[in-house]
Amino acid sequence: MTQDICQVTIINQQRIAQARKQMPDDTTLVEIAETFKLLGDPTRVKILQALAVTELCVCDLAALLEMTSSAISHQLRLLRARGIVRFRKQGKMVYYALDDSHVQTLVEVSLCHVTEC
Amino acid sequence: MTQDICQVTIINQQRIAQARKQMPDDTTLVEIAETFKLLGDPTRVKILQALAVTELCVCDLAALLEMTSSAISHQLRLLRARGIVRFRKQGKMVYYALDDSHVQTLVEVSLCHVTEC
DNA sequence: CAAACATGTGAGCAACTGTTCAATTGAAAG
DNA sequence: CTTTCAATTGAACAGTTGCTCACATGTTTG
Repeated sequence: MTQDICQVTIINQQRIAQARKQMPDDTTLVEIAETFKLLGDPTRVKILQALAVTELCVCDLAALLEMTSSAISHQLRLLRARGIVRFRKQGKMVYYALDDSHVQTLVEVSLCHVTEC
Repeated sequence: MTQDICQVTIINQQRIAQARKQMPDDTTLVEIAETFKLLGDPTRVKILQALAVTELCVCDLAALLEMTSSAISHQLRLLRARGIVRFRKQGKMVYYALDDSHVQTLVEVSLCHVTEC
């Protein structure tokens, strides 16, 4: 037996209508959530912070974060898929860099948020 | 057998040192990730978007998002724990509202990001 | 008081996530 | 060509997440 959605008063129904009117469409909301989800992992945040300073190869990132390059590579794959980082091959190495100013802004605002600045 | 962290060249070690120097401390990075993780769910993004428009009770949110009030309540609990929303009791009902301007900024930037504005 | 109702909460469960491990690819060096 | 090494990839596995369901709490109303 599923729980029924409750009945609301007339006043609140107006508020609901107002909120619904200003709500972005579902696809947009899901994309927003997916963007945040991508930033919602310590490893990926560290990668982005590092790449905000300088271009680095997978190997460098692995050394910096003290993780296996496999783990880093898996995360870079996700960031690449979203167009957040770009890469450039140089021999055996692959250098990664940030490729999205919005994301950098997001991280900065968030940093400001947690450090109460 | 764990995979060894690779040896990097001198040049890249300097870059790593540079990146490490500018890297916020680990606690801060984890908190940033946790903030983003909290925003990284469609249900919670919808709740925040709705509350950005107007104060709403759990019941209203459940009706607006077409979900059970239990599910909404679980999510509000997380948002409350992070101080992102505040609430006010009025009889049986509990009205929720946004309580964090940074978060609203984050959602706005992200909306701008996904809509290419 | 009892009934009705909005909300909160804990257990359980299916789906997802991040890492490890093993194997592969591709480029540089012997 | 063979070896070496950076990077990638897929499978597997443990840990996490978001929802449902059942129940508890607290408030209003009869």
